[in-house]
Amino acid sequence: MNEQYRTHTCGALREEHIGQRAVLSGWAETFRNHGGVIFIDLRDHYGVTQVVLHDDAPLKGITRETVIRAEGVVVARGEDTVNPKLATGRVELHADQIEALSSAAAPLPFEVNGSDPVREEIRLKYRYLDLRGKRMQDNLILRAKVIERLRDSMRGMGFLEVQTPILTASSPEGARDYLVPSRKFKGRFYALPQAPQQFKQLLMVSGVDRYFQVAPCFRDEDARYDRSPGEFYQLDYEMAFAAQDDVLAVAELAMADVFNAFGQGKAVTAPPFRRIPYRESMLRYGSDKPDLRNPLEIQDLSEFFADVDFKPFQGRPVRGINAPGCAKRPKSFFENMLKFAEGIGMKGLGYISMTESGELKGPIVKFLPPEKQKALLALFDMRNTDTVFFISDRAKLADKLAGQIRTALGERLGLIDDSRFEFCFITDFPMYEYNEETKKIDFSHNPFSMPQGGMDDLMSKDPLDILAWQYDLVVNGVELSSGAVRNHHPEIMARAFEIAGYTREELEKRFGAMLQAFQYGAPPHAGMAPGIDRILMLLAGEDNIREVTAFPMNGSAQDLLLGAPSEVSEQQLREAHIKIR
RNA sequence: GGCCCGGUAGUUCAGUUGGUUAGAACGCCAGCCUGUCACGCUGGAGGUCGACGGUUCGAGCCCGUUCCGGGUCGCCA
Repeated sequence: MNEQYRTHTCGALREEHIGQRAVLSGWAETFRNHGGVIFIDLRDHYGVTQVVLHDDAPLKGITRETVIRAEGVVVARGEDTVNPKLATGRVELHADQIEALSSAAAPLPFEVNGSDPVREEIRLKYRYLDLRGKRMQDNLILRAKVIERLRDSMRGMGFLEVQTPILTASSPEGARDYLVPSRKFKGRFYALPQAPQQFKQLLMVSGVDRYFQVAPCFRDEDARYDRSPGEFYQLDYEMAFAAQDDVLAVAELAMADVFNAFGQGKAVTAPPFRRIPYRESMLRYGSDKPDLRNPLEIQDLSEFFADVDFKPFQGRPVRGINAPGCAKRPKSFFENMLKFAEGIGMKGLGYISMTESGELKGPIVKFLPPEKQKALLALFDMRNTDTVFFISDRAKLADKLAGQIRTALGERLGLIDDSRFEFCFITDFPMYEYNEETKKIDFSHNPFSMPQGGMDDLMSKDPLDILAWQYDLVVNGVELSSGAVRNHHPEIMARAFEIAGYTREELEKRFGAMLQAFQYGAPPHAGMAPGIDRILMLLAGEDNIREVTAFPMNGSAQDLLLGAPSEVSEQQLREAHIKIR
């Protein structure tokens, strides 16, 4: 502590300091001038202390957010003037010297710690002011602690942190790359890594047994509330001589630990987390990232409706969701659900309610013969005041729409318990999917994943039936991570890529280094990479990923504070061999 | 890139059917006030209603174009 500026921080003074002289420095958050006695809330990173003055002359021209040095005596507050909201609230500094170290222009673009929410564009432009507020300081601190805890967890489990390059080669699969022109090699480019995927696999070949990294990842894709544009961080890890269960066990321990430590007392799923196969998840929850706090489940009614004469459902998959007690809701609830359904592209939303007296009512009842009505009751174990909603659409869409209806019902019926973190793994993703546009078979996720059944399945099965050792980590409907057992056999990899339409030559050209490495002894390996920003968003209770990032870009991938992306000088362009058209 | 919502004082917002001088709260400035802690009271300043064009006797409000922001779909192996 440099005593020229301060002997204590603004969060430090307690009753034990009463009678001592002290120097504090910080930002003046508010002035309360009573004429003859003036109170200043002096704030720094550590807290707020009330400074008391009996002469307002030194405050001439001093405005809020001015950096002030205050020197004086620590005094006990009277019992009736203690402020229980402050950690320092039992004392105050009676200042006899006040000095402005750095003045602040007035008016401020917005009030620090103000009560009104401020437009994000302005907060980002003046992020240094925004970050002064308690909420942002807390988020910065939380971020540091969470990352520290995750590192401790990984080290404790024997993982070695290794840095991998930021300037690297463009990877032809996946998201759009950020490119960096080479000065020395005209017309060539570095790319920022979308993930350290190839490097971490090479580390496995290098004999590193358990690798991890708090890894920056760069993807040139549009932003979402839970997706930063440009850059984000992952807890990237990879394990040699490991299979799926080993990777999931590490994730369970690390996540349960950090969520228990910083989850604000919310209940956290105890390991082992549920494993839900992809197809089951799509059917029961209509999503590959189900929110398990929502108790509603989807049932497949395609067969049930096969012999029912109701045109809209004919020849299409049908899904049903029983919403308990929903029949008690007013008519407007159903009208709003219908509106929501239309908003997500559904033609309608059928439902059947059981009234309090046990009658079935609703727009679809008349299409069901009595024995079908009975069967429906049994299928859903329907009770008085329950409502079953029906969703039907093209095969590709039915599950997804049912999932959106499930979520909307859960939210609108208040069924989602906000005091829990419900983790699960989604496993057994399909290796391939059919691309309607190109009429070709594509990798559905990571092309480096090991197909279940290995070479045998690749040779004998319909590609669309082949599953991959590919898994996601999901909590409360948020996808935290993808991961996979990697394909470490050059031959199996060649065949896997062949199915997706790549020749051996293309594969060599694109992933030559990895293929070659795998020819010199590659251990079986697997890994995953939970997104740190999303973990923080959940732990901080924020509904936007930018709130847990110190200097985020806006949704259009612009840094409003420093002005990136920016134009560069002619000379810089020349050196990079770039001509702007 | 498509679609939806928004842009009015430094900030957050209101603004009726298109009609006089565009309002409020907080902030800012000045003054008063010796125990407040979101202090209080009095007064004051502060606006190209995102921009451009159109309709109209008259536009913050209606129409068109455009810029910016948020959300969403595409995209994110």
